[in-house]
Amino acid sequence: MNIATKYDPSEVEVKWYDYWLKNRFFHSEPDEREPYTVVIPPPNVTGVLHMGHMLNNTIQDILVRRARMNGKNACWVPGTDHASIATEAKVVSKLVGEGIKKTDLTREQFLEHAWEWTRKHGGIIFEQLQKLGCSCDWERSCFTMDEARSQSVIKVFCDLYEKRKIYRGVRMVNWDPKALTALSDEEVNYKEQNGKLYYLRYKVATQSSPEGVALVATTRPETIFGDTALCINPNNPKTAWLKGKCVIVPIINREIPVIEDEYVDMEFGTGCLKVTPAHDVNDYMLGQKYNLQSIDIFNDDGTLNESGAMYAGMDRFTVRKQIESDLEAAGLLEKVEPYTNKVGFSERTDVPIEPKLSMQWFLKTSDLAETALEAVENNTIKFYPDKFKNTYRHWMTNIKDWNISRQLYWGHQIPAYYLPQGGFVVAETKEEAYQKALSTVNYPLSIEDLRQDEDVLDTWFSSWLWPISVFDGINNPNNKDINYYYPTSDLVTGPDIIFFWVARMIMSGYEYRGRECFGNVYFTGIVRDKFGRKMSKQLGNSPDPIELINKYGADGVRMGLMLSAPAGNDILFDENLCEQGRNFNNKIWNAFRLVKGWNIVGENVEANAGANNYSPLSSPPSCNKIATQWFEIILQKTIAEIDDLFAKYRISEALLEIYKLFRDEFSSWYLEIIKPAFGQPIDAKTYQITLGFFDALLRLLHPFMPFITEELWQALEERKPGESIMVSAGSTSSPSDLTDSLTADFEDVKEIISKIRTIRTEKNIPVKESLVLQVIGTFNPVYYPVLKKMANLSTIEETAEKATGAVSFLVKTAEFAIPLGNAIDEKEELSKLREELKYQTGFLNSVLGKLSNENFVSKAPAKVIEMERKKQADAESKIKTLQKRVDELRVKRV
RNA sequence: GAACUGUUAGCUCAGUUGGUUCAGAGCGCUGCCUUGACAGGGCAGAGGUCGCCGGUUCGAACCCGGCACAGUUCACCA
Repeated sequence: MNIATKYDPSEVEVKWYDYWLKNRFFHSEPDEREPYTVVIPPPNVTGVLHMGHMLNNTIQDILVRRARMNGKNACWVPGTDHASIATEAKVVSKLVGEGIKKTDLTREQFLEHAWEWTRKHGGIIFEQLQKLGCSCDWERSCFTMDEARSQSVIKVFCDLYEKRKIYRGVRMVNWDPKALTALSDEEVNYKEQNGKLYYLRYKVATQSSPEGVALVATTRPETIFGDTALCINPNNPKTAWLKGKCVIVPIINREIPVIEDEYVDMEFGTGCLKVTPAHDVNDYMLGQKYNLQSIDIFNDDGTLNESGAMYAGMDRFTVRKQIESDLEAAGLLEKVEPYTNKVGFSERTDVPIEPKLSMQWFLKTSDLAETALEAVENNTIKFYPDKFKNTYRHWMTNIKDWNISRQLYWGHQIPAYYLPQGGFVVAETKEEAYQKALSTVNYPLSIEDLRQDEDVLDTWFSSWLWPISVFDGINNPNNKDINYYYPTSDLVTGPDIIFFWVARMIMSGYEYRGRECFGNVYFTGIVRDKFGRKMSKQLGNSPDPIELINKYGADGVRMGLMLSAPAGNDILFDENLCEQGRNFNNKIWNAFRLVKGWNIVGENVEANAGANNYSPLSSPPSCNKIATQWFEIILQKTIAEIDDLFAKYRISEALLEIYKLFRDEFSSWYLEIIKPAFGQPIDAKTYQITLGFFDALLRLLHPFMPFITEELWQALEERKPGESIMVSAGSTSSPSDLTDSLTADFEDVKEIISKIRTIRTEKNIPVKESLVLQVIGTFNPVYYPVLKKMANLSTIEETAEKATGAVSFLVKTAEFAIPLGNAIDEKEELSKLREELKYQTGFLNSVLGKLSNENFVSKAPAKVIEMERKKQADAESKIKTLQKRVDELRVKRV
């Protein structure tokens, strides 16, 4: 047999992915089996794969493939998200590059560009996911702005409006002056900024006060044009003199009243707060309370408007600098201190947000949140790891209404239609809106008179319907798919979108299906570099996933990611892990080469397969019998463990278990034991059993490493066309009738072999030189052939007295010795023995200490005491043996 | 500022109901190994006062309290 010594994934991966597609193994249709449903967290339609996607989708694929092999009807729905702000920003900057301004275009023209952009860049990410091996049902691909999904969004908007859960109103919102849109609270990130605190002089308006200057501390001197009051705490003696007075706003010399409210912190700054109701949330609150005028001083793009007097048209930050020197010059600036505070930044455009009063659409969330919180609290929806329940609870109990309108073009346009003489109607289509309008107005109206709201909906207002809308369950709530696939099984996503997405899906799930949208949520960590830094373009520490796949193979990269991905912990990605993954692939590859390279005793394998005997022609038959029995047990045990780990979503641990099973138990022990001498054949029975083990191991590995496992599984035996490991039955554990004593004994066997190897290393004895092993005491002779083969022993003697000059060791309470003539260093041996003796004596003393403690004996459970007694007996026996050897050596030395 | 989570080997992490000498795994590290699957490998080995202080208990990595440090989320006073 001629197989390369190194596994080359490149051709293999393409070949099998095509094969899977051709056979439509990824496609799912409702049937009588139990469904297993996953909806992909839709990546941005024009995005490219990054390491976060790699991790997230690898986990999903592992879960989906495993469920499929376990007999479930697995359906993984892929799709993309229109990502309104991000995509619109990309299109805008692309147009800028072509010398086109967004404002020069009509809505329709802009959307044409956006669609063109989407068609050009969309779908790249799907190809990348395919390279990774993802077994998505591509025939079900969705896009949040395709027809069915758009219709769902509009329908839901209208429905919630009818239910009075959506309302329109003027509120203080987070305004993004770059994207020119309002944002929800969740889209604002607060960052610490090194700024300045300016102390401004507000002169008191009455002439009677000679030293009448109120000092006001502010971080935003440019907002003074919007000041409509000065606020003091009524209980503050330091500012009491200002009560009932008016002060003059610097530069524009407008007179504003001094008001009193306990909201003002007496300790902070000067105790005087300038109130700018149009540009600060708290000031807005004061403005409402005291009926203050609200002066908006900004244009939408963050420049000052005509209220800003001579600063009109200048950017807010330029004004801040300018006004500082102007105030200084006018003698109105008392001092400037360095100051750190937190400023809100737009998540998308990373510019400081501007609190701004504007007319927006909101979704009332309180009712929705209540049900959604309950579902997680009572574990109808389980979070892995469950620490995220706390985060979720906190948000859900403090939830505010959701601003769902965005002043953008790219997205679902709000289906509200304004009437010429005021008022509006909400309806799914313009035609419907017209009909509704006709019944409410008492003036002549044509359909052209209706003007649709210019705003679009927040992207998350479409994503929150995802688990329902991908099965068209909004438009067609009783269809076969939604009834079968909903609720979905597992959601795999990052904790960063727990509020944006997860929480809101849960809300919509209850609102529109009356039950949970998924059973389990697996939160992945953030992928960081090996130093713990976030991956970013600036740092250049974000590897290109496709390059990684080309270098290590998809299986290798998948394994590399999974080896370091405990649920919920950030993963520190290190390319070395992919190398480890690739190396493991190679290990499997070579194990396969070994097994398939053997010749089988007898010409016809099939005929021999049924034979119940391990052929004496192969190396010691009893070796093979023990090895196969032992490995069968180990395999079953590991399968059960892996089942358990998967049930707890401890996927990386499950992979590590399989890794160790294959590398240590199967390759290093099992295959080494049954391996025939060079050029010798293997008996048919052992061979068949080994192929069975290999098959089981491949099936266990398949969800993690789909490509190499398919390649080898296909080559393991003759397969029919259309067969595939991915639709074969998963390895299940079945109780073994063999007792556990075999595995326990086998661990002793390993230890004996290992100790003999250590002796070889220490005494510099070549592996090829065979040794004699003496057994003092009892050890089951059944295992002798294994010992002989693995430790290269010529003979094993059972003896009462070991040879002089033998190196001996203990395993459990049995003693073993390797006679080495005079090669042993008695002094060294003696010191080793004494060390061991000291340790055992110390141990015995601690045990005896416990046993002589009356409290322990009277209070500890009988089982524990019994165990201590056994420890005592074992230790005493060991000490006796050790003492004997020490004595022997001492006699000899004298 | 608040809440939550964490602190175990050089690194990343397991450690279930407190009970076997329970202190583990992977990686990394050290030494040895060139002809029969694999150097992308094998064999063997070294490495830890379980963050600190107290308490409960016959017994604590594990339970309780305090402290220190780190991370996450939320809030935010100009």
